[in-house]
Amino acid sequence: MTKPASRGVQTRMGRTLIKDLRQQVGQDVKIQGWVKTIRDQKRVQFLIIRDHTGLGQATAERSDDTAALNDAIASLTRESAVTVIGKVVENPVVKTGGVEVLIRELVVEGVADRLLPLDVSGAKESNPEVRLNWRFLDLRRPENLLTFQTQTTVEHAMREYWLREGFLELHSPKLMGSASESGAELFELTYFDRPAYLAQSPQFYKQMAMAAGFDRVFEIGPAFRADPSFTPRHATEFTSVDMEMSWIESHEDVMAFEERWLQYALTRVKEQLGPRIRETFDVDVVVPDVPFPRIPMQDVLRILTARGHIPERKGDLDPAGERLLGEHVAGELGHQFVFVTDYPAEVRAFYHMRYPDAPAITKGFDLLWKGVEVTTGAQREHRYEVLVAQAKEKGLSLEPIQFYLDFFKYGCPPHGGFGFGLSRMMMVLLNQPNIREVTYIYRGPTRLYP
RNA sequence: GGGGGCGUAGUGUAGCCUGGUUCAACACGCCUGCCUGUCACGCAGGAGAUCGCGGGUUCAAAUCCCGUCGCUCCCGCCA
Repeated sequence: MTKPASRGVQTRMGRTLIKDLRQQVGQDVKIQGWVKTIRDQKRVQFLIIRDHTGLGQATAERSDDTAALNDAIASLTRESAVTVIGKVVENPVVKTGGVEVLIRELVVEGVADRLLPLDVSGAKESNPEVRLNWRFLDLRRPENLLTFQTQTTVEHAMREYWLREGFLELHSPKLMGSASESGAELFELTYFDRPAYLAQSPQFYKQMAMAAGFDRVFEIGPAFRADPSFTPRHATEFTSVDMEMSWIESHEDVMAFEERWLQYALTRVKEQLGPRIRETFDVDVVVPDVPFPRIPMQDVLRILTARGHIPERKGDLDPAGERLLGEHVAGELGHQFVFVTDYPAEVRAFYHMRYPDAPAITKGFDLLWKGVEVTTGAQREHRYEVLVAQAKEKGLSLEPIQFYLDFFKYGCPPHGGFGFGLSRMMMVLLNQPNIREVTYIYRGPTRLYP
């Protein structure tokens, strides 16, 4: 068997991606990838090689002259990383693209053990636990590659839209001296000479940028929540997509921005990856019409009651209610998205602005996609006295958040924004049952490895 | 944190309800041999599991009971 080569003529030959083999018929090429299948017959040996662009066949005829090569192929293992050099020939019979590489040289760059801990070929899906333990092997499955290609497209499109609209991209600290939201629990750190915490959200810092006069900002970054949440849509560490914009008239401006922003991102995904997503996940990427439906919470409750569902909590939605509302909106309004507006103050954060003529109702909203909550947003309260009063009303102690309250003492413009769950979007977009499927390396209440 | 389900060879499952004649079956993978080009290659043979862990009931437990650990789903929390 040939050893990995750091010198030699083959390293000077450029690599050909498997998807490009068709254009190289008649040429000598070097392809590099993983051995998906070995079909070793008496006269001919076939390898199916997988790289990130597709599958291709490499073939070697058995003969006395090529005994060394034939032996090397015979002792190959599935999922080994290999370099194959040979001539591309057209062969209409070959199912992987009608071309094959006639192997002249094979280099095993990285051997794989004979017994794999999971089935990379995807014929059968291993247990969730096994797949997470061996995530790097699980990620070799092409649908997982497509998931992260899709996520890259989504993020890129979001940034494109923001930049076009004059936003700045920020990176706020993830180490904090106090909580940034009330509800969720904090990860506490021991390094500092006082309690410190991992950021649950960039909420305070993106608002700080409004007080700083940055006008419009966004951030895509990690958020940490020490919640023992055992659901298919929670993680203790997740990627939060956040934006904040100044000089708005109301939260309607924020919703109007978000729906166009999402429409743009989904347009891009459909253009660039729609057919592959259709083929791989059996999902049609639907570019949503704007405006999205908006339904005040009071009406939502009426709709759910009419459908026989009484939410347990007053003024808020439970997961069953969210699913039901998603079905209602799909059936009655023909839309996958719905903004739920006018949440009662008692179920919203202290910094959500309230209606002047109805102080029990906030200018806060959630966005549901196919019945899954993907966004919470609001116009923020930017008037210092009002904000302090609302914080007190919620029973918060002011000292730890005084630095935040100070943002509003020296001329802060009216503003609003939202937080958006990237993995939740991916989960809904690709119709996956679980956030772990679409998270590169999942972190949960009991998961710290790999 | 509360409630339900699951945990059997490298992988995926069956057997568990109605304990014993199966201390374990099937498929994929693996090993050996064969096979004129395969493409989920095919054919023949073979190895591989003390049935998560601990305890109990019983003459006898993968099968029943208790505990424990892990995973998972529902609820709560939320992105």
